[in-house]
Amino acid sequence: MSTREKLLAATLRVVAEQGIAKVSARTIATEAGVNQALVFYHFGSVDDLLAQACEHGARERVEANRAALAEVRDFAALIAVARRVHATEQAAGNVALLGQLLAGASSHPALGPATAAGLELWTREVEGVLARLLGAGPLADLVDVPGLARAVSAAFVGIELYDGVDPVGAERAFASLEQLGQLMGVLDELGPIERAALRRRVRGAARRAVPGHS
Amino acid sequence: MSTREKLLAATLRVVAEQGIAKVSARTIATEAGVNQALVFYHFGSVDDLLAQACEHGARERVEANRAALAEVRDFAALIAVARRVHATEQAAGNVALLGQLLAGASSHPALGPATAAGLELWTREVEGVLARLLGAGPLADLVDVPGLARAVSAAFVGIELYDGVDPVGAERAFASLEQLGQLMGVLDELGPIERAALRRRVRGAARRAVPGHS
DNA sequence: GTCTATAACTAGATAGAC
DNA sequence: GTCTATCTAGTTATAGAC
Repeated sequence: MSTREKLLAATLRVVAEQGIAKVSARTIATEAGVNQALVFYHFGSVDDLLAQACEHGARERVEANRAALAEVRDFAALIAVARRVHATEQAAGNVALLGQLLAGASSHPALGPATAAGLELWTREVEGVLARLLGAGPLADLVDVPGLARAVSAAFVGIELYDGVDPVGAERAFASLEQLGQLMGVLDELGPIERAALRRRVRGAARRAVPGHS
Repeated sequence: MSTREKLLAATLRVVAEQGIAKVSARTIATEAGVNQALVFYHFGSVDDLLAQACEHGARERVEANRAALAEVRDFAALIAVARRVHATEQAAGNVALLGQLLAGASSHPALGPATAAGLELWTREVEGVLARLLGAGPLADLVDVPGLARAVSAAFVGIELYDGVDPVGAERAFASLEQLGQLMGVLDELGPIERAALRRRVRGAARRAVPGHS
């Protein structure tokens, strides 16, 4: 394992275990077991190391979970995968990492684009799953799938951060989403008549709502 | 305005505008226009000031938005309020603040409970609204309202953080939630026969799902 | 309550030996 | 590529004058 790789991996561990505030060239180098000056030799600055570690980590974790997401066939399964990702990735700290970087982006400008790119990797996966789940059902043209995928990804990160300060509350939040997922699943299995009725009602509601949402 | 109050207000401004990483006794004191040593005289430590500012800020913002939430009568209105909170509070940086503190909690242990308490204030408001919206409808006993309120609050914070690195994506996420809210609204206005059918199907789906969700 | 001064530390980053 | 040594600047926190 090269020094470069050691530093990238150590960065992810430090952020996940100790938070963005504890990140420094020294803490990372110590965690990696290398000299502090090598951070600057290999990456130029701590911010650049953070940015590269973020993209590197997100890519790796998305690939590790791609197979599981590919097997999702209904909403209950989607929430089940979310729970598993919550359990395994949280242990590895990879989602909280995105939260840390999302928060850190306001003070380290270089982090913004890298974090957005990292989250985008997750979003694309979620988008694929949602498109598959909704594509055939009656909800397909009632929801903007790419938008929903973004909402789901960002929301997941938020709940992951919440888990850091209130694990019991986060667990309960997840459980309620499981119920909601089942509800969506039922909606998605409606027959053609109910389907048409639902569509009419939603369109009516949309017309009654503030157009262009002000 | 007392020095104490000036410091509390300045803390919120610094976190909101520059992020948790830029927070220090000096930056806060400068923002407040007071001497740096007064942070320690009045609050003992920077962490304690952060914790108190968090609870203080959350309380204030929740109260400022309570009236708007009290008027919510359907899901479309709820999302509309969320959007308004998104717009006004984001400008003031009060929700991103919670995100910053959620992230900061992993390195500043004193911040965890304070942040959880701050988010809890929002959660209770959301819970009240959800209970009112769902209470009469068919979804009432199909969803755990307190759990859903936690999910909604945490998700909102996540999207708010996301907005910091990708405003266009965040806007799109919000728009898709608006569609979802209308869908929920329609579901909630079902007649008694459809209502019973829906309930049967969800119960059936719940039985087929992994019990205890492993 | 507010100020100055300062101690004790940690940060990012670089120069230069090897 | 890797190391030591070092500079500069910023950090928390306290002591003591006012």
